[in-house]
Amino acid sequence: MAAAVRVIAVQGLSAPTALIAKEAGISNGSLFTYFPTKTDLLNQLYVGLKVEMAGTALADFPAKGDVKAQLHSVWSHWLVWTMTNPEKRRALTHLGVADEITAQSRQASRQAMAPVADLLERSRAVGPMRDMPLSFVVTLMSVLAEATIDTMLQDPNNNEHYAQAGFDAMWRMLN
Amino acid sequence: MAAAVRVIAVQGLSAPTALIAKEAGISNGSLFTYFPTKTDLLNQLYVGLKVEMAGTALADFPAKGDVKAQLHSVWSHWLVWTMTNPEKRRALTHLGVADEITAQSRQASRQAMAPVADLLERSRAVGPMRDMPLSFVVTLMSVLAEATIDTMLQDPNNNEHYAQAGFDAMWRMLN
Amino acid sequence: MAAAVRVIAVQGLSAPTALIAKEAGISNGSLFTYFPTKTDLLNQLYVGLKVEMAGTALADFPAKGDVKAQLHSVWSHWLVWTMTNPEKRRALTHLGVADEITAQSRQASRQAMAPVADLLERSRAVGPMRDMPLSFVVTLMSVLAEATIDTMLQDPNNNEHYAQAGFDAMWRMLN
Amino acid sequence: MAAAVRVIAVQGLSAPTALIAKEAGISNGSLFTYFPTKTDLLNQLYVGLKVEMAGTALADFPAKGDVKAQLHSVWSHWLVWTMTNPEKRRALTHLGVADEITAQSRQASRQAMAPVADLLERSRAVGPMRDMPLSFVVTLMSVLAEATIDTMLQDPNNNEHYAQAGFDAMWRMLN
DNA sequence: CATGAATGAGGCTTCATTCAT
DNA sequence: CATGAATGAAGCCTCATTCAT
Repeated sequence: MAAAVRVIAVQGLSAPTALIAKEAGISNGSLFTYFPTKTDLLNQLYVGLKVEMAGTALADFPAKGDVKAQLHSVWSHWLVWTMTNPEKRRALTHLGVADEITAQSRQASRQAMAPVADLLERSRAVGPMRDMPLSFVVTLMSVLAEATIDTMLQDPNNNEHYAQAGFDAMWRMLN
Repeated sequence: MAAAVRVIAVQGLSAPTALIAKEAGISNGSLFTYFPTKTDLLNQLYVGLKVEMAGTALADFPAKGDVKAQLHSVWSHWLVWTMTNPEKRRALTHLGVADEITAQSRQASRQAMAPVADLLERSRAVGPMRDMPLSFVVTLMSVLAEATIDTMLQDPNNNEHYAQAGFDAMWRMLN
Repeated sequence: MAAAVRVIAVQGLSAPTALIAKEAGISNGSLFTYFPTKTDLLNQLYVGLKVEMAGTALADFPAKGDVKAQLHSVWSHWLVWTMTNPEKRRALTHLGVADEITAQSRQASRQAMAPVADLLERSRAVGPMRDMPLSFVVTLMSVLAEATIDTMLQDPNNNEHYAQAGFDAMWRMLN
Repeated sequence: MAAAVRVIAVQGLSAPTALIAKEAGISNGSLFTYFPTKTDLLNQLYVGLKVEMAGTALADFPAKGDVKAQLHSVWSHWLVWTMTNPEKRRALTHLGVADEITAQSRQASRQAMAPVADLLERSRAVGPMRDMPLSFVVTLMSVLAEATIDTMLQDPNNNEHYAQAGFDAMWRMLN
């Protein structure tokens, strides 16, 4: 799967299974003893990456802090993970829009992100977003993070500044 | 191109050219008298849709209004276009992340959106977003619109409400 | 046909008919009012070039000279024509080995070369080649001329020398 | 490759890869596990046949004989190989004029023929051909052999006679 | 008679998947 | 369980030829 990440990051979803196998150092056919189908591989990859991402975002979670501090923690960890794993990020970008990803996989990754969703639920409970569906807020955080990362990559000398600005923008939206 | 929109909306970019040709009511080979390459077709489609979208967003532009009114006009028209053209929207979603879309095409569509970008520039000039790159702000508006549309589609009875809430969220971010 | 020569010289026999038409300044379809088929075009081209070549080779024929002088005249004119018409030469090279050229066309061009064949018949009548089929001798002259031309093109400063040397070699073979 | 020889001998270079595969008793796609490209197949075929031909021509080489005897040996073996392998001969004829054959392939086959070229160099060193480029002489031997073979095929009862006559003609040219 | 858009058969090549070893 | 050659369906694209205008 690590090999798949590397190859897909570069070549996109049309990367041949043969190439992934080669990158993994196994043979052509062996890949299909682990994944019955390329679609299966992609789905497992998708869920795996999402779970890892969620896990990282929730690390060091300040259970006793207030909501804003908690959200800030998630935000920071999320950014760090994405900045640290550009290939996983690229792979996820490709996988996120793939038709091959099943509803079940999307559901599974949503579940992994459930704690984050809960946190957002609490964050917006009394603010102007209280009438929007939770999915709207979740999406918002996700794309804000993506856009923030893009900005950080374009101007690598002000990462702290952009990270904070992105978070502030989100917080303004929620409150 | 209309046929391509319909087919790509359903099948994604991997839609066979043969299918697009059939949908257009022309023969397999005829398609290649209009577009030398599938990649060309996709690029023309991408730019065409972006230009159309930008044109619609800027229709009825209240040149004499204040910035907020102008932005609201663009926002509303944008939402209407997207709601009215779900297939074009889906096609654009696929095209937006395609590797086949050239930098030139992206540049062309950015140019079509230039008036919107200018407006956003004015909108955020004195607010908390003043230090972020303009591209960050443009991206935000775009994804906010997308997320708003998604919400409207999920609960079609409160479109007005969501449209306003989405706009307010954006405005909070900018000010 | 002149256009066809130019295009085929560059692209070979796989040159699209559309390209030949364009080079000729006529439309795509008009070509097929003159030649019912690409094969027809190629055959007419083949015969036409061969006839022209034979005609040139036989120009200024010294009817009163001895056999060697006559052969030398043919040889020289042949070389000049080939050197002067590199595109026709290249086209003929391609056409000469094409499967599309019918036996009838080959027969026609052989007929155009009949006077040359007769001359060769007389040239070798009493020499060591007397027992070989005439076609052998004709082929020999042809390829000797080709090889001589190649040499002349490689070292353009000694054309006279090579032309003479080629002729002498042929004469040695015949006598 | 044997299948390719058979098919190309009959159909020329435009023979579909599918036909070659079928003739070889393998599937369409399998062919491309052996040769990445049709062009590659043709090049390998070309070089392979040339090497085989050169090897045959140089078999039983009378290293201790005089130049004429050596040349006669090469000549005879060449003729035998060509007579024995009419399909390979036809394939080579097609391949020899193909645009797909790379300069590298031509160089490789020239190298395989280097011993023959050396022999010709020695054969013509003191004769009237001494001022011609070696390539001229090599070409001549080649086409003389071709023409001789054609003659032998037309009149199969006098092969010995024609083989000798062809050799004598070459020798006359060289001396 | 000229035009050039339309046709569709056919060619080369890719690749997910299978299976005998 | 690993291997990697074999498969053949499917995709993109070319082009000789037709035909309505």
